[in-house]
Amino acid sequence: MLSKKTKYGIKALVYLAKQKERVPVQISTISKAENISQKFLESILLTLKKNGILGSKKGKGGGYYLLKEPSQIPMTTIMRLLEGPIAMVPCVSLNFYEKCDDCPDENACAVHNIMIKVRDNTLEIFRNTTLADLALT
Amino acid sequence: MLSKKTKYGIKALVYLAKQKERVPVQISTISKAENISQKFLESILLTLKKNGILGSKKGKGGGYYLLKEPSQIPMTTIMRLLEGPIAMVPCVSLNFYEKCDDCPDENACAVHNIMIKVRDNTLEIFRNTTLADLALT
DNA sequence: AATAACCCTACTAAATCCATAGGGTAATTA
DNA sequence: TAATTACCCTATGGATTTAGTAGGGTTATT
Repeated sequence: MLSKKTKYGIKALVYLAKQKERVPVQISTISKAENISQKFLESILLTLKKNGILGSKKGKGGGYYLLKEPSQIPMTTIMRLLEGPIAMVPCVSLNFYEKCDDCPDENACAVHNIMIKVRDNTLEIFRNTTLADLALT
Repeated sequence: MLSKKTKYGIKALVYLAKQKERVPVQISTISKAENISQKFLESILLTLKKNGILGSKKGKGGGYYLLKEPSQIPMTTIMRLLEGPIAMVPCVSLNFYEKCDDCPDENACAVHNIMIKVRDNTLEIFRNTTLADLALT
């Protein structure tokens, strides 16, 4: 299940992507528009900033804004940043790999093998979907 | 992320599917073979039994066994039973639908729409994969 | 009657999630 | 330079889920 953090993060990014001009938008504006707790959203936007997705400007007329074109921000990036691994099991994760305690041999593990399929499929969707696509709806 | 419950459940089912004859297999046998806590496995097999996947036999020579042919048990069934919804957000789940508090209009929600895609894709894999396929590896 | 195996309930340590609260700091603008 | 606006940071906590553990009860075979 997707965490609210990820969900809210995506919604906020889409909101920013939909702006005609790349001017800073205040947290309070987004939080009201998308029904998100302002403080919670604050922490989400902060991590997006720290990871190079968003820029921010302080003071009057300040806020957050996208650093790149929406079409240059794929879902994979957003998901990994906010949600973590895309794979359903750590032993199948490309970016967050971990060995299973209980498995002596990954290649012989049925769970492992089917989850690779699922991962590849999901990955393909996320790779081919950018913020620009999300902003169309 | 897949819960251990689901992972262990699948492993146990695959173990049973791999048996040449459909004779009861004891919990202790499976738990040793797959490195699963026996008591935990017990509860998992119980739910699989209560939901018509497994049969059981008590007393000496007892144990659990598959009620259907492995080829007749799709991953969708197993996943929904053990893990719950296959969708990443409740508002996109076919079997566990729930409305989002924060969304006034689902069709206008970017998260909703991409998660439908992911769900359909994952579903397709799970639908076309049966226990028999898993038991091949 | 003994044995082997299933069945059931309750509890819990740890982790994660979704915030809330409160204040500090920095950059604008007037 | 003072006021304002908005970002930045820390700490805390209730709720829920996870992954078991513990312990005993019941039932079906042999």
